[in-house]
Amino acid sequence: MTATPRRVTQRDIARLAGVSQATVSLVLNNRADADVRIAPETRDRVLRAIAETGYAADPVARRLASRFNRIIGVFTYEPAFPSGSRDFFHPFLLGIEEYAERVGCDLLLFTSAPVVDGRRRIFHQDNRLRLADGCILLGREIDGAELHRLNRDGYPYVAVGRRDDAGGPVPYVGADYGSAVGQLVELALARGHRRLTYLSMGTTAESSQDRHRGYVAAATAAESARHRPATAEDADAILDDLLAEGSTVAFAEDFATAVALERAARRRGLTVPGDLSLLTLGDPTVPVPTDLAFTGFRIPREEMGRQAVEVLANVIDGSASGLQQRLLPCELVEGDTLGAPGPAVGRR
Amino acid sequence: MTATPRRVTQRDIARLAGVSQATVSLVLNNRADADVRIAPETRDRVLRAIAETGYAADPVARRLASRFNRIIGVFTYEPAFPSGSRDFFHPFLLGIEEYAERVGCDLLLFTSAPVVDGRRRIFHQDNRLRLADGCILLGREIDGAELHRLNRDGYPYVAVGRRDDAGGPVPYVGADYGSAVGQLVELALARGHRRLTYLSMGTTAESSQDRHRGYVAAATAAESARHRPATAEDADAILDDLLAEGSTVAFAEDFATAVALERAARRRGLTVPGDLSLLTLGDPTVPVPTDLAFTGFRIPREEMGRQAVEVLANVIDGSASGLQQRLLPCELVEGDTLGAPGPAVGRR
DNA sequence: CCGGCGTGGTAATACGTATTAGCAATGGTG
DNA sequence: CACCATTGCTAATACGTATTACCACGCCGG
Repeated sequence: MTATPRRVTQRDIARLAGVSQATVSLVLNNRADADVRIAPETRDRVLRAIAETGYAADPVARRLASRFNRIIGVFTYEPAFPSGSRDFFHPFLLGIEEYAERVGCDLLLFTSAPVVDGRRRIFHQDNRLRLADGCILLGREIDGAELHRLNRDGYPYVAVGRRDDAGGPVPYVGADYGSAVGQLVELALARGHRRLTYLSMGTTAESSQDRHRGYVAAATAAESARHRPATAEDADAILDDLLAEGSTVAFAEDFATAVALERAARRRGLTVPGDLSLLTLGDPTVPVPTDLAFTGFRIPREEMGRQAVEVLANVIDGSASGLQQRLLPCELVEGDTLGAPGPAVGRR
Repeated sequence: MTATPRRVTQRDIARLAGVSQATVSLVLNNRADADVRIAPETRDRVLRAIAETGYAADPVARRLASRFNRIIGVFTYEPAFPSGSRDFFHPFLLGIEEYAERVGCDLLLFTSAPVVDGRRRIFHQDNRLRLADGCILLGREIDGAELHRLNRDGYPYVAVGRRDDAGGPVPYVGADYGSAVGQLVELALARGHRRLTYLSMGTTAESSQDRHRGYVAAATAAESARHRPATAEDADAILDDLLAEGSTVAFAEDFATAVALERAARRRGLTVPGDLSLLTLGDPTVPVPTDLAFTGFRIPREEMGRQAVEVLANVIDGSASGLQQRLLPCELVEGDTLGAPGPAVGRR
């Protein structure tokens, strides 16, 4: 269509201003070291030429020559489509974007990473990590082997969510699920509950472990503190189990399970929290329609995103020595699903 | 902390395989032209060395040397924070992301662009457009001067939303507001409405013009087809006006205005659509709480995002000659706010 | 023995910027 | 006047890859 008009380079500016390319570069970078001096009038000539041509440095060449790019990579482990988990990740991205804007960085979403065996891979034939100065990792489960390799290669990164060591400590910004779940347990105990059940999703993700550990640690005072795997589909069986065991409160790791359980209870003429208290352990990972306000806690997702960028910046410039690991407190949510232990039907 | 272990380059591979750097590059790019030949065993040696070291080409150097990057830039005009318009743009981004994933491109969000006079600028001192092969422009109003410059520079881009020419035709993927509004008008006429009012946001954006033109074109059959500027704050004054003029149906360009208007009507004991029909002309640009299902239409935002990437790909490789401009149909939404012309209080 | 041809590879260079060593000119000092 | 310090700038090179012109070699036909 149009013959591409060769783009303006420093050489062009140099010619216009009657100086060398090196001088242009020096002016551009405002270098004022002891051994680099530019006469004010020369500087002006160069700046004028730049203004005239509307020149802007090629960021690619810049990156090749120097070290940094002011680009932060974002790698999302869960395949984005057509999964509804998109909504869960959105708040993280908002936080990341906000902070990136504040520190003047662009954001590179690694949408090109191929999916192998149902999960995205960071490392593959044509991996483009180096486009960014560093990278933020998002996802419920992150492959330990890939973290290993990131550590080995000395590539700056930060995980959103706590991660176990992988060939060295993993920098992360996570949510303090342990404390949050612990507080919920104490809340239940204070209300008089003595028989608790933890409904686990049965994954080995760190986030699951942390929640469960928090439960176990805080529930020592209970008469009975059980746990069992649970999914939304099994709601009826779970309900049977709870009633049989005389549990008066359930802690649902998965939001959808809590919703299904309440619905099952209602079908049988039981009420929440009248007959059964139901606590949720975080925001829904997939959209679940419900008009019930569950008692539980909120994951500080935006703040996690923001701080992830902050930590990544530290890792990149190596300024902050020491461990870059943060756990942020979750906000307790007072809903309508925690009551006193009711006269549960199946209680002995 | 760790002494950065110099990254693996083609030279390293070359040394390992006992060939030259050029050969490595040729193997990597699977070159099989007539005048480029590599013996199969040599090729194997190189590939083995690559596999051993886990080498991956530096995308930055690659971009500098060749032409393309497989990166699509995304420029959002409206400042992202703390504006709630984020939710409005999210669907576009989902579509963009989905299609980018399909064609194996990464996405670069230009979050670093500075805000001047309340709006983001593409062109500034340190503009980083060249990082991407091309760019998608999002935003209600896009500066014509900047489009001019993009055209002049021959930089590949696509606008989401129709745009007037700016030193040449502007490639875009827009929504066909004209037709959609026209259909709504016809719907209202078919229901028996004869006195219409268009509530405009009073902006000069193309999207506003298109809606209004659609209204004017379709409303010729009406007895009275007025229009007036309107904001959510003025709801009461607008209501007075509608009643005074005997309008039985209002077309609200701004969703929030429609919500406010219905609320104002209810406060006065009027019902929608009993006493007044109320049509909306697109999705809310900021979150507005309402449990009313408005009649109106839906902007195909995800699809617009997808097709924007498709068009951009065309523009970049110049394959598609001719105009790259598309208008996508909007989906009519049958809500509860269009009724027959009621016995409006103020009607004469 | 020479010319021509197909094969397999390499050397050189370009891409646009950042950085550093060092040169030329000037002025000041003993 | 010899010497040095300072100032202002440039030449050269590095960054890592892609591309192209060209070279060396062996082989064949005449």
